[in-house]
Amino acid sequence: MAVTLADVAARAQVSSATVSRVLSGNYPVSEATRARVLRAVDELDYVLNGPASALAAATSDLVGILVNDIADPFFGIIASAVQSEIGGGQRGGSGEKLAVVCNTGGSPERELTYLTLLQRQRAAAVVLTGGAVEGPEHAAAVTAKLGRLAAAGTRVVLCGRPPAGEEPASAAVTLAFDNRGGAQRLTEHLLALGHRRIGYVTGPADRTTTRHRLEGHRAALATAGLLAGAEELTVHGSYDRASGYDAALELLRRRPDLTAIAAANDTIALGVCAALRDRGLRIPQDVSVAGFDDLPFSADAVPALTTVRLPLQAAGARAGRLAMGREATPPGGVATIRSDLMARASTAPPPEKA
Amino acid sequence: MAVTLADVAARAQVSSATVSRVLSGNYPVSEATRARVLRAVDELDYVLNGPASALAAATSDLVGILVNDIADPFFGIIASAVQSEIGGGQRGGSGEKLAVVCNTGGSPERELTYLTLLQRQRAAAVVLTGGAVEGPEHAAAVTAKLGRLAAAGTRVVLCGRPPAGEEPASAAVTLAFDNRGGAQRLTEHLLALGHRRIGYVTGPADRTTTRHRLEGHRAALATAGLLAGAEELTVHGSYDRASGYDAALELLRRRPDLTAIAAANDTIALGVCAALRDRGLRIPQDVSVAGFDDLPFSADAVPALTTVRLPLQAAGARAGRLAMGREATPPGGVATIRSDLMARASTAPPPEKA
DNA sequence: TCCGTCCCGGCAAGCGCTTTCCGTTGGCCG
DNA sequence: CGGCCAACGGAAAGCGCTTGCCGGGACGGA
Repeated sequence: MAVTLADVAARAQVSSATVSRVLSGNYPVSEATRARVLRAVDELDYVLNGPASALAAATSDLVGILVNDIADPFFGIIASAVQSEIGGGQRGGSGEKLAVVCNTGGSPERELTYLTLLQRQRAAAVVLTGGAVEGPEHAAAVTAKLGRLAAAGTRVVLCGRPPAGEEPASAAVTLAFDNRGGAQRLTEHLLALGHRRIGYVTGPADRTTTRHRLEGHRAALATAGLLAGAEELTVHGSYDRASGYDAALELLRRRPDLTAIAAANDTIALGVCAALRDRGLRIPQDVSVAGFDDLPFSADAVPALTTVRLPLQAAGARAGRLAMGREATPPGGVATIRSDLMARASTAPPPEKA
Repeated sequence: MAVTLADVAARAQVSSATVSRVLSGNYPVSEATRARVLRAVDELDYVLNGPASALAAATSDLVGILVNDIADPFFGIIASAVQSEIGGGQRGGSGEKLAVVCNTGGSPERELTYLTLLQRQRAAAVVLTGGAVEGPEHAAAVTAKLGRLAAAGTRVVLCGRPPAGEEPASAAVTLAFDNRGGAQRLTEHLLALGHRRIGYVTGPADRTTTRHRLEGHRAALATAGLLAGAEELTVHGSYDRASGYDAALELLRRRPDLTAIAAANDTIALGVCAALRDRGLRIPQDVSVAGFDDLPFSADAVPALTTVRLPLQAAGARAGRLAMGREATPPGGVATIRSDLMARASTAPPPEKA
């Protein structure tokens, strides 16, 4: 059917072994032969048969990236960075890896299914992003699966996700985001401005990311002696704008006297802003709002959103390099990616007591 | 190394052929045998070797999706819809396809490279999204490549992208977005409100999408006898917010008396809004703003953005079904996806003449 | 001049699966 | 009760590539 290695070999007057070696480049071939082979490849418009190659070599040039939601820029930025690092269609030559972006929708089942699918493809590496769903059964299943992948030679990188099962990094390399610290600094910033009644809008309670950010927030409150009542001021939803909108209204109902709302991510924060506006409240004059992640739109929202910057692009690129085995594993298998408070216009001192 | 079909066969006391048939499901196998095989699969924790399978079957279960920018929700929504349609990690059984999302960054070279990579993987289908870069050499190269893919049995679907080379659909199925009509209706809407000096901010001039939307816009202007001066009121940039911001400032410099700005997409429109605000102009009292695409954030921007809705989710799902061969090819190989004007708060009659 | 080395390239054995081609068996009809 | 058909399962031939092993030639040192 299609052109095969043998066809190229015949045309270039060499054996198929030589053609293979020219293409893979990991064996000395004289310049003359190489040129002849490459010309034949060109003339015949030959394209390597990936599956055959993967079968023989026992590894494919696929790299899987698991994300909770492709349509969310948070993951899009990471995925994009990983992709351009692992090849990105630059050369098309060998060594070029193909990114398989898998949309788990945050479901542990789909996550497992995709991991199996990637295992089936003999993926060269797998990058897991986003917080994991907590719960012993899931954690154990995922850890086991990752262990099997690693055993089969697949590199495993966790990007912005705690080590599976919270135990020492197992076979995976982990780039941990400093969610706890970032959230704590954010809340400290609000406290420093003088806020005392701070609402907190976050995502599903069973996500590690959710928990870590909440812990940071609570830690800051605890230090300020404001832990009492924190429960009432916390609303769980999902990590999207609509959820933020609803949660803000709910908070306003529970505590009409709050002066600030911190959101567990920027997208939620935008929903919160919309809700406040619809209630006729000004930001930040009446209520301060803060987000998390520092997605591109946050800087030029109106007002510019105070948030915590996570260097997603850099983290993704590093994850990509780790996946390619081009960067050394950090000591202990875990590197922490620091987060930075970005104080902007959406936070200000609370209004004077009426 | 890993568990193979033969191992499973041995354990289940059948031949490897039978195991293969049970797993692929396209051959009658008695219930008893099937159960025995499945148990063995389970006990041995067997995972099919994808490459080997693809080699023998001459097709893989990979589906490529080419997008200009993963981090852009426009593409994220389409990609996500395609993915959930082609498998989405639901069952993990057979028939489950894996989506390979490729980020071309709008570069024709990378597009070609990715197509080659997908061809190498013997992808079952390829979905190209977004506007194509115009220019004879690119168009020809892409058309040729798509032809070769189709010849090799890969299904090709163009989603929101004109048929390659603008000629009859070749081997590809096309879901064409009604960019021209949508843009025309949008501008008509502005004209109907009374606007006469309408700025237009768009993307790279060499993209089909850009051209089609611009043509629709111009058609409306022509009908109103306002074509003169349209050139001066048009600014090309890229499809992002920053570009929209700059372009709006540029427009304001050229024609401080304009009363409306139409953008070629919502993201640009947001940048335009930011620029207008920074210039102290109110939307829509001083200047009306309109976008295109109706991305999720547009409905609850402040003010809610008037735009043209493109049913991206539905289009992506349909593209996914076409890629799976689960939906019949539309007559002529081309189906047009209609667009709808969403008149919202960001457009209003122009201010009274001072 | 002869031999040891080093390069380079060929041979051929798989990699693990799919699928064609048959053989076997049991059920059913005549 | 015999023969035929349908349904099922096995044997084996590849799919196209990689790579270990080996051989031949060129070159340099002795």
